[in-house]
Amino acid sequence: MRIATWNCNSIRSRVDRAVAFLERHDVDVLALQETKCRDDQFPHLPFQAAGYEVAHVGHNQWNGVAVVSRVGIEDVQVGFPGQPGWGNPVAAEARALGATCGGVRVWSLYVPNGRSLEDPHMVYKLDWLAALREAGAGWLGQDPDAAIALMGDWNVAPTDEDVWSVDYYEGKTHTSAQERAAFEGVVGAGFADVTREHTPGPGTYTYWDYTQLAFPKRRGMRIDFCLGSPGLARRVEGAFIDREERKGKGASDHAPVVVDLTAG
DNA sequence: ATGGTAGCAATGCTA
Repeated sequence: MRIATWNCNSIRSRVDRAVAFLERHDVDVLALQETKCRDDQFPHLPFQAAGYEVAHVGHNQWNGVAVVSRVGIEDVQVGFPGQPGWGNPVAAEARALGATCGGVRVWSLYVPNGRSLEDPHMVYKLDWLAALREAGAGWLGQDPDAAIALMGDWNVAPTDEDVWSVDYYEGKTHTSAQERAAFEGVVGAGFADVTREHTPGPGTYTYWDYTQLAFPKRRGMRIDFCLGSPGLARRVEGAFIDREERKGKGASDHAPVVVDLTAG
């Protein structure tokens, strides 16, 4: 089974790219972030026509996550236990959706952007990751062999080699010690980064800013990951980042990350 | 020199 994650930066403006990506790489399950639409606005038809069904949650024009699958969608859950709200709580809920697809529990996660190290959103981001760590530990406590994929835009670059310039990000979000500790907290709960060994760095990124010609200058960040439970990680036989998807007119600022699993 | 681009929605906010 082939699973993938992609921050599409608006699914309505990129649905053709999304379907083409699924077909180009024969993807079974895709976790989407930043769909930037409400549930009633989600473009289901192009996915249905390609043989996929969709579970989506979105309450405003900024957040919104989805799981797209051609191997079934069961037990859809919006949000995880303890997930903190921010302002309008339904807006915060639109950052996480879990669904069981072909026996694998796939979470599409959009970790909050901290905005700046001093911003209250930074506290929210750290609290959000701490709650995810606790929820994940709980799931593994219930079933240590569960195949769980925590896929999405983590808005954290876990190591220095995950940014094009350590100096550039000094004093900014994504690389701070607190954010890296929060990310490692989820890893410590039993969820390993299953992509890195198949996509070694440095210089291997999943996001490039739209401005300043960041992509052609190869000024990016690795912030999109699949963190797998032990039961998921032992099934991983490969992974790649689809840099081609970042190219051309109408690209998202993120590239998809694809993970191949052996049969369960 | 706090720029630049993109999307949604509305003349600003978010990333």
